[in-house]
Amino acid sequence: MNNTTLAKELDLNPATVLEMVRKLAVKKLVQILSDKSIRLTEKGEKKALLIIRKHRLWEVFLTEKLQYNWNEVHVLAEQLEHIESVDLVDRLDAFLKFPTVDPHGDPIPDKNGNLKIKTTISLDKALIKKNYTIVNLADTNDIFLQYLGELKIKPGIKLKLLNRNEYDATVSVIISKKTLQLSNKVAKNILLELVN
Amino acid sequence: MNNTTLAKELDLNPATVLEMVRKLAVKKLVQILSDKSIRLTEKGEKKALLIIRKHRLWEVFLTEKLQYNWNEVHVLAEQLEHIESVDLVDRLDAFLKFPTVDPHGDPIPDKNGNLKIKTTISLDKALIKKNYTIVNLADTNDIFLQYLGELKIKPGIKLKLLNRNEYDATVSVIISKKTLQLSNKVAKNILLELVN
DNA sequence: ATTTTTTATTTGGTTAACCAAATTTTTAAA
DNA sequence: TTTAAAAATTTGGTTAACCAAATAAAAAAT
Ligand SMILES: [Mn+2]
Ligand SMILES: [Mn+2]
Ligand SMILES: [Mn+2]
Ligand SMILES: [Mn+2]
Repeated sequence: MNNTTLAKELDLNPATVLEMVRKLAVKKLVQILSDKSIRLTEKGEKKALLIIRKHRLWEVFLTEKLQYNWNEVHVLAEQLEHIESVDLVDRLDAFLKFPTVDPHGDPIPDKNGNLKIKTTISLDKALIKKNYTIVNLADTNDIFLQYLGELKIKPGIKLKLLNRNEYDATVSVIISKKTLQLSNKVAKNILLELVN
Repeated sequence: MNNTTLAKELDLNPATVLEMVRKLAVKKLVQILSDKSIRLTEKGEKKALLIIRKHRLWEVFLTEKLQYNWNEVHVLAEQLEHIESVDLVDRLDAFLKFPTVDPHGDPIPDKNGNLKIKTTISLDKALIKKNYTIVNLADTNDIFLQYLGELKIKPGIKLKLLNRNEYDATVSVIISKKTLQLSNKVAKNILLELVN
């Protein structure tokens, strides 16, 4: 990761990012390599994973317990992830019965920061006539998620890929007996796992 | 409320407090009266009550759902109360089945900021031989709460006042068949309601 | 009515997180 | 290799929240 991209991603001035990165380097959370690219240190990674853990557990809480739609939880979790207390997140984890993935199918790091990433294929590259389980969604965009929500597409749902249009790569899939068409853009963001 | 007391309470420099109060006045959240004392405006009160509502609901959540001891929840709630979202707190409220008091017996303002305050007597002023229900605790001090926790004293519990020592105002009470002695300092912080 | 004490306010600073506009360095093209 | 483009860095500022010390005003005591 380099400075400018980071700055763009964070929507901050590169000068600001540089300043912050240097502070993080002093705290040994990031390392500035000889080619000026930025890496998380072990310590930084631990801290980042804890935040991801909190974020995703809160997302589970919000959907499962407070009945939020999965497309609404991200923004709220962005606030909740900054609540300081390791104990709290562990208790939340227990309360939620130790979920392994968040509502979008993203894996939840455990207490020690271990996270098991499944290898997936995106729907736009899946094989015709095969059965898949949706495991994850690659975009957090609210409109995208709402659209999928309306079609009842979410992690855990099974689907069969019927065919892929040669002209625009639109895919036809069967989901719970119904056939539907999905654009290439959508297909790219639906990540699948082959059914045994 | 005057400036210096506020500053002491917040553990801030009076200059800082003055500056902040003026900013709040611009936002019409407080009013600086002619005698320089500070008042919340209607608007400010609303905002404050919402924060109290959030604080107390999170306290309930932490004790009821995450099994926290009631003496541990205050600090955590102090963070959680700043999560921005009216909707979230209303859902939390529903999830918790609309509790009317927090774990310390403090009333929880409803959606519209209404809160019903019970009139109570503190144990140090209660009448001998009468039966009371504990409704509230007047101190948030962790050691105090932990001490009461060990004695199984908490809101909802019934007690009978046996007598009050004339010399040091220590009280003897019966709580679930057992007699115990409580110092005047403790008694002052236990708020009661007469049983019918 | 003075004097003393307390409280409020002003003034001059600091630090953290930002930014815009140079300037320098690096990388990619020609 | 030069030159052009992109990325990194420096420099000089801003704003929000703070504080300490000085001064002014108000309240309390004498
Ligand atoms: Mn998210
Ligand atoms: Mn997610
Ligand atoms: Mn509290
Ligand atoms: Mn409380």
